[in-house]
Amino acid sequence: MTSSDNASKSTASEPVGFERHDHAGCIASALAAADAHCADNGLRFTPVRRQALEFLLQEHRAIGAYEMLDRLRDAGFGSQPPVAYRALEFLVAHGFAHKIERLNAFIACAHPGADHSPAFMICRMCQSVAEAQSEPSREGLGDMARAAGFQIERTMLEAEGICPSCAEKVET
Amino acid sequence: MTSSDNASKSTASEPVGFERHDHAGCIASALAAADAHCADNGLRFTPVRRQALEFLLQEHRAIGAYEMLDRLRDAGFGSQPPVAYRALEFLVAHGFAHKIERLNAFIACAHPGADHSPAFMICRMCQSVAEAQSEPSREGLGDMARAAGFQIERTMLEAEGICPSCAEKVET
DNA sequence: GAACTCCATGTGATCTTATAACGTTACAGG
DNA sequence: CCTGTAACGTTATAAGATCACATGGAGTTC
Repeated sequence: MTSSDNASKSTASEPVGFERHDHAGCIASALAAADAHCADNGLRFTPVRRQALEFLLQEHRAIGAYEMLDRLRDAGFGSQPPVAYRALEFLVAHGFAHKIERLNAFIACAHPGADHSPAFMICRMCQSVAEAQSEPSREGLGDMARAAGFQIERTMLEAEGICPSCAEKVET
Repeated sequence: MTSSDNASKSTASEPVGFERHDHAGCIASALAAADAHCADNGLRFTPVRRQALEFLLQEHRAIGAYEMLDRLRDAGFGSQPPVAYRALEFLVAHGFAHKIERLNAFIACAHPGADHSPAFMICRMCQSVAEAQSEPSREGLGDMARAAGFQIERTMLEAEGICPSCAEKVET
């Protein structure tokens, strides 16, 4: 884990994304962590994939596949949809990013390395997204799933609402 | 509530969708409940909307907007996408149906009338969908949202996995 | 080092899902 | 009857996602 440098600002169970933080540092460390993880697991962290992750890390906001495609093209990569979709697929498959179903968009993982089922808080005004851990949420659904005989493999928990900074603007 | 006729088979907190039930009855009562709710609240339950809800009720499965459009056209309504999207928007807005973000598809509400934040179990093999109540799930996320100053307005919880009947087939 | 294989990349075409924009119709209230 | 609004219908187009196929590089194997 490379989260040691921002551990002083947020614990693993705190949400990330609505607070200020060392952005350049968080990008660098996340990329380094991805480098390491790929090296350890024999994954090919190719230029497109690395660039795609970097674009995601530059925002705490969900990026659509076509917005990603635009940036990748500008960065000198291919210009067709599969270029973006393949890079994003890789990042999601290996836990470096998540797809926000509600927005049909993608965001860098805020807790890389942790084997988690994430929860997201999506601001409907500024579209910013914060990621939180959601282990406990499985309990409620888990009971019902067991009762119904349903085998849960993956869960998505997405909350829509107003983020702190947009709430301020509204009240003003 | 019009769930009295299937109360013997499932309580309000049990999932619906993976079990047999009085299907004709559940369609009829859901339509009647929608009629009543619209009448009470000054909503216009027009022919397209009613027909759309009926199509949704005929399956315990999520229907894509274009599949809905096909059926509406065959039933004599308009043939362009907005026809389906507007009917579905109405049904979702008033709690008669839900959108399954994971599938970009729609399903009739299994607990009409209840002011709920639903949870869904989606079988990745047969695409069937069961709805469960998820009040408790707010707890886990609610704490984090409060801590972050995020105001939750709506939550969606979708679990992907294998339904009981598909699990049987796999084991066999 | 040649041949082979695997995987990633690039491209064109196509398919699905969703919305914008605009005119027309149905209907309740004055 | 007139008018304002909500609902409907249609055209067009945006946005999201996948298929199919060709190219090319990194390792192997021989």
